[in-house]
Formats: sequence, C-alpha cells, structure tokens
Amino acid sequence: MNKINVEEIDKKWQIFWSKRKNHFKNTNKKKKFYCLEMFPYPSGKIHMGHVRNYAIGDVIARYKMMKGFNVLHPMGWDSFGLPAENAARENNLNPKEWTKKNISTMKHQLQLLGLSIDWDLEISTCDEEYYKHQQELFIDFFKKGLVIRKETYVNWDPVEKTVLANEQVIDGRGWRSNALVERKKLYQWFFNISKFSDELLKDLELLKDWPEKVKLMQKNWIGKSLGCEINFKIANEDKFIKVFTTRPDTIFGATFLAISVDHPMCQSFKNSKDFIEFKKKCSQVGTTEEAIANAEKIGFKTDLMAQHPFLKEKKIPVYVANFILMDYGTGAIFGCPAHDQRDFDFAKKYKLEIIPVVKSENPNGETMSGAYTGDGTIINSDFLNNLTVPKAKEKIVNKIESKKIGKKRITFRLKDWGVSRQRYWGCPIPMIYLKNGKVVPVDKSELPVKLPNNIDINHKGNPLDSHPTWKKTKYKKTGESAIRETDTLDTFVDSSWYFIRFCSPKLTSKPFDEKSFSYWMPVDQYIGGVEHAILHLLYSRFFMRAIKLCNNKVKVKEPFKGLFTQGMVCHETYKDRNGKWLSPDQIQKTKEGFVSKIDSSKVKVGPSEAMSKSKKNIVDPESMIKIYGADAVRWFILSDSPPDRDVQWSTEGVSAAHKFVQRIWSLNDKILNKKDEKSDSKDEKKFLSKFNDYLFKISDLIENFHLNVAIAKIYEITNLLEDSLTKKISKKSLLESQIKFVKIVMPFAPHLSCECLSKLEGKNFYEDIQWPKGNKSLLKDQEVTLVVQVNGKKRGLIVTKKDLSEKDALMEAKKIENIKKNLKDKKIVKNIFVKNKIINFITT
RNA sequence: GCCCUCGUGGUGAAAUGGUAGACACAAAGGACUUAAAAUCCUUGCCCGCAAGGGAGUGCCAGUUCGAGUCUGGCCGAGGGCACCA
Repeated sequence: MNKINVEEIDKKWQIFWSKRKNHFKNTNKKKKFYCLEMFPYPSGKIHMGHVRNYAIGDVIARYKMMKGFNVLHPMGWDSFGLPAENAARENNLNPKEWTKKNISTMKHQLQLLGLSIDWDLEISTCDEEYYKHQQELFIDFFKKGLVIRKETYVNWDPVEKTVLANEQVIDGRGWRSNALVERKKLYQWFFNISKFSDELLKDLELLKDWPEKVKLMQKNWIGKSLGCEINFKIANEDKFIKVFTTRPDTIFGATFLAISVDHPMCQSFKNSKDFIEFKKKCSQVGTTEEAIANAEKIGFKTDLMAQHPFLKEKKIPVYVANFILMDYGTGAIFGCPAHDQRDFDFAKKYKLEIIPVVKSENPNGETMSGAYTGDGTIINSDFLNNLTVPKAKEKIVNKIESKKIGKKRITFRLKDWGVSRQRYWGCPIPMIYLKNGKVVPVDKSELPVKLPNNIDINHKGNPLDSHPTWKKTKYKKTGESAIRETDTLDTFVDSSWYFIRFCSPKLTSKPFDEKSFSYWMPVDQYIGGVEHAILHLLYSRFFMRAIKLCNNKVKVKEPFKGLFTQGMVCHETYKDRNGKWLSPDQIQKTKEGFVSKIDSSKVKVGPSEAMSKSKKNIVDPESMIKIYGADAVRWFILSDSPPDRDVQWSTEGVSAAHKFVQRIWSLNDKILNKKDEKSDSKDEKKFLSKFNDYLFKISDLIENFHLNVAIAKIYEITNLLEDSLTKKISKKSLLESQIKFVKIVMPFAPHLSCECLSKLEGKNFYEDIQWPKGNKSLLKDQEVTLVVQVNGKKRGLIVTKKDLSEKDALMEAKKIENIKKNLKDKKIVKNIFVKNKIINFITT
C-alpha cells in the first residue's frame, strides 16, 4: 500500500486553485453567497487563531460553492495600527516597510493552508488606493453632519508627550516612561453614532442569524434606559441642578446630590484650592470604564444645599463625585444610598444619611450591609407608600411632570465614536484649519491626503505634527494657506467598510460600485473572534447606515446577515524550575513527565490558556503544516471542539488527524483495488441506507456550524466503509459511495479529497464539484431503537423499523423478559409513548 | 465594579425534554514482527460468572411520566468594558 505524500499533494492542488479564478465569473447567477472572515492585522506571522478562523470560513465557502452558489471569498489586511509604529521605533524601520514585509510573509503562510480565497481581490487598508476612498467617505459623512468635533479626555504621558492607548497604561503609568499618566482634555473628531442609538438597538431584531449573546451584548452596550430628569433647586439661590435618574421611585430616599467634575456648576468653585486638588486627584484615574468603576469613590463637598422637591423641610448636600460622568445623562444624580451600591459606598465614606424606601418581600434583604436593588414595596415615601416599584415609578413621573419640575427622558449609554488618534500610522483625517478659525474638508479632487514617508518616528509626540512641512497646505477654493489636521483615524474606521470595498476592490473612481454592491451585499456569513462582538460590529453597522444616508442607491442597512463567533486556540503552559515560561518546543515528554530540553530539569505544567507570546504557549502553524500537511492541521483544529468554544491545541491531536488523512487515502486505495463479487442484497441495502443517512446529517451539521460533529460523522462513515469491505457489497455501490464520501471531505481536507477523487474518477473535475445529493426515499428504511422504561428507568430496548404504532410497540415491549419482571405484581396506571423514541410504563 | 458566556470520564467532546459519554485522544492488555515503527483487536465507575442492578453531567432546590437540557439560588473558570486589533 502506498503512502500519501502530503507535501506533494498540498503543493499540487494549491497550484491548481491559484489558477482557478471563478468567483467573479458570473454576477448574473441568482444564488450568491458572500463568505467573509475577519481580516487579519499583519503582525508578522499567522497564528493558530487565524488558522482556526480561516479553516472554519473555508469549510463554509467550499460547501456553498459545491451547493451551487456564486461565492465571494476575499481576503485583505487591516494594516494600519500601533504595533507598526512600535516595531519601527524598536528596529529603526519605516512602518510601511515593516507592514509590507509582514503581509508578504503572512500571505504566503495563508496560501499554505489551501484556502479557497480569491487573491485577485486582496486589499490593504494602508494602501493609498484604499484610504483615499475612506477619506472620501469621511468627507461625505461630514457634509451630512455625521462628523462632529468636541472635547474629550485622553491618557497623557507627560514625559513622552504623547497620548497613550489604554493598553499602554500599566497601573496608572506610561509603559515606556513609567510616568504617572494624566487625564487630559483634547479637541477630537467624532462620528455621531449616538444619532442611530435607537435604530441600532431596534434593528438587532432583524439579525436572525446572529448569536443571541452578541445581540445581548450590543443591546446592553447601547443601554437604552427610560428614566426622568428632575430639577433640584439650590437653596437660597436661583440656580437649578438637573439630574437624571432611572429610579425616580426612590426620590424620598435621596440624601445627597452628586455632580461630575466637568459639570458647568463647578465653574463657581474653580478657584478653590481644595477643589483644584480634588480635580487633580480625579485626573489620576484612567479613562476606562473599568478604572472608573474600581476607583475609590471620592467626593468634594460644596457649600451648596439642594431643596428636596417633595419635602419642604429637607435640604440635601451637593457633592462633586469622581464616579459621575458628564457624558451620561445630565452629569448629575441624586444619591439614594439605600438602593444603589455606588451611592451606598459613597454615603458610608462621607457619613451621609441612608433612608430605606423600598421594602423587600424577603425580610433578609434589609441587613444594610449593602444597597438593596431588588423589587419590593415603597415605604417612608409619603404618597408613594405601599406601591410596587413600577407603579411608584409611574406615579412619581406623572407628579414630576405635572409639577413642571422635570420630565420623562430616554437615555442611551452609547457614546459618540471618537475617531481621532494622535499617531502616524493611520489614515490622515482630510480636514484643514483656515486662518479665520474655520475647519473645512480637503477638496475631493486633492485626495488622497497621503502620509509622508520621511518621518522621524523617534521624535516625541505625533510625528505628523512635528513633520517640518507636511501640515502646511493651501485651501483650494481661495488659495489661502492652511494647516492640515495632524490626527489620523482610529483603525476601527478602516475595518468598518472593508467588506464593502471587496465588492469592487479595484475601482479607482469611488469607494464602491453600486451595482456590485447591491449584488453581493450583505455579507451572508461573517466569521471572527468573539472579542469583536461589540465595537467592530457596532461600528460597521453604523457605517452601513451612514453610507446609506449619503447614497440613495444603497438599500442595505445591516452589513452582516449571518455572524459566527469562534473561540480561542489554547495550549498548556510550561514553566521551568525558576518559574520562567517555556515554549512547547523547549520541552520533552519522558516517563516521569515533562522535562526541559535545555537542562533536563522537571517542567511544571500549567493550565491551558489562550496562546500568547508572553506565556510562550505558541505553536507555529507553518511548521505544523510542514510536518503534518495542511489538511491535518485544518482537520484537527476543526475536529476537537465546537467552533464557538475554545479549542486546546495538542500534538497528539494533530498527529491523529494526520493518521486519519492516511487512513482515508488507504481506504480509497482498498476500494479501488477491490475485486467485484456477488453481493448480498440485504447487506447492501442496509449499507446504502446507512450511508444515505449521513449525507443528510452532514449537510445539516455544516449549515449549523457543528463542524466537530460533522467530522465525528465522517469518522463514522470511514468506519462504515471499512466495515463494508468485509461484507458482500458490490464494487459499484462501494465506488459510488466512496466518490460521494471524498466529496463530503472536500470542505475540510480539500487536498486529500481532490487527490482521492482524481484517482477514483481518473479525470479532470476542477470546475464544479457538486455536493452529493441524498435519496430522501431511502430514509424510511432506517431502523430505530425504542427505549422501554418502567417508571422512568431504562429496562429494555426494541430494535424495529421506523414508525411502529403505539399498539404494536406496547405489545412488543411487554414481551421483553426484563420488562415482564419489572411489571410483575404491578398495575400500569399510564403509558407514555413517543413515536420512534420511547415507551414508559408508569405503575402504582 | 458592570455586561456576557461556559462548567459532562484520565483528556477533547456528543446528546430537537426521551438509551448520558457518539466520535476521537491518551492509557492498559493482546495480535502481527527477530525487534521497532506502522496497523489491527479488546478493555474502560461500583456490585455481579452472567443476566441484571446501583451511583453518576460543578453545588442546592423546583417543574415533569422523564432533566446534561427548562426555572430559581449558589460556587468556579473565561471574554468584553469605548485609544490593542
């Protein structure tokens, strides 16, 4: 028996596929399918996470092609971003060169996987040809009022004189300088995504093929809440503080007001020494929501007192508090410590009054070790007493409105999308500043605004800003000199429309061709990591709506019809005796366990975690492909776990996959070389019926992304075919089944499949391979196993033909010895019968 | 802190409310071989020779003829939190 040479067949078929550019051949074909995996950031080499993502996508793309769809399956590069600048700084390179080099390495590696990608459509977001159109879209959005400029906070490194990304702030300090990071206010560009808050929320309902959990996360992120505004009068002054609350029912529990440091009211004590100090303290807390939530709650007591709107005698103190954000609600709240945990913590710290106003049905809720936020009955609240929480809300809002001291209001948590970045390696924002203070877009005829090549990346601050000439320009309309915007766009902008560009990637005149767009969009299946569940997907949904607003030929508002989020690739972690991380190829397996290859000392095996450079638990895809072949690598990563959960990489696993590739190859050989013999019609019928059953099952499993189960069924078919070699089945049936079988294997292990098929059919078949059709009429020949229970316990089995009637089934069941035994001396009070499933006798 | 997800053998896992552990990995024993590799077969919680019986899907309750699956509470692990991509 000859062995398969995986390196050889990988190469052979990859060359074939590279010549096959069929994707755009027929856009008149009715059935289209746009299959897209999230494009990678060119960080250097591909990692197993990419392998998993693209292996899943390739199964779907190839399966759909075989099902007769016109499939668009492109690939590109999300090639702007911070790592290029860091690498450039470290190695004294140009970010562009570093990026280009990485792209070429990674493209080569992806091609080794044998993906059905149409490389003619390749795009890269750092190419002028790409970002030129992005600048055009930016200007379109600006003209529609979707781009705004406002002040917001950034992390500022006072030593490096640069804005830091959240990940560059470690324990409140800059990652390079180790200086304490400050919060600094800057004018920045924003996309007005909050304009679409309601629509983005409501339209989640349209996304039937999205995971529920992603929709839920987006829903919570948008955070629509119904509440009300209440004006609190400042005692002895003609001033009001407008607060927003979602719990107006707890108004009688209000014991203080808290406003944000950025609240206009703070103007009045901006010269106070104590306040300046307090503000400084606040500015040392990071800008992330997590940092704010975990920071110690601190307040600045003002000399203001607010009048309680329903209790004439009650005046409550006004604090400035670090946990109140100016960009949510009105930047002011009333504190009700008894029923809000943050308010509770704050009240404890500043020894403020705590008045319970909701009584829990369960008396244990009143221990006062924390705030009670559950349902209950209102107490201590005058006219609201004895009402439930929802009823009290209704009544108090009506009262507030009729007294004209406030009104109902809907608030969203979703903030506008800040897109300014003070960095070099990004798409320049096409705006210019005129001498008269006006800010205007660059004339479209002058696009692209190109990044300069000659920059000093080691210079502190933003390289575009410190470039000697780049920012000096002229305003086309008047010819006056002007200054360019030196901020570049957030890389999320690049990835918010790349899927649209793929519909007409070579078009130079505009971002996309409307005809191609309306044929291919929306993406039928989008596949990527769950870590993008909120931002990238939400921004893309916003972009689609913004583009629709600018172009009346665009009818699509949801870019991704179907979404699948895959899990991470994990690996065991290893540490040597000094606690230093070891990579999988630095260790060796012995009888006593793992030892270090370096000094033969014992290795401590840690839990399996997501592959990361820092923990060294990385396995390089290219070397795996070299050893085991592309098919085995793809096969293993798909077979071992459900695609939406984490998968553990293991050497045993990939080696087993390699053995299986070999097993299919030799099965193919055995069937080809089998001598024909007289068949037994009963054996043959049973075999064909079982085989036929799998054709339906596997289609179903692929369409529902149960790829690991689909692979388990492929193992079962292999077992069935191997078993049938020992039975009296005609060669014709075996050959026909084997041909169908290797076609089923195609989406998972395409090289092996094509090689087997070419041996079986002995001809060229490279154009269209059809997914094998099952025979529906054969399905009814299946045997089923009925479970027989007595009082819910399994006591016997009946193997019978499908759809046995209740009467016959009960009769058969009662004939079984063990059932007789269990029913002896008992009276049957009830029979449960579920067709083709179960019989359950309930006795006294 | 807030939001989301997941907990099933030694391991990865399977199971429209209906036989828990399909399929695979690892292990042990065996066959073939001078030997090894490769391949193939067998085994897999407890009691029992067997037939059969018992326990069992993170923990505690509940709904149901029947719960890994549904409901409530608890415990544990992971992801996201707006300038990483």
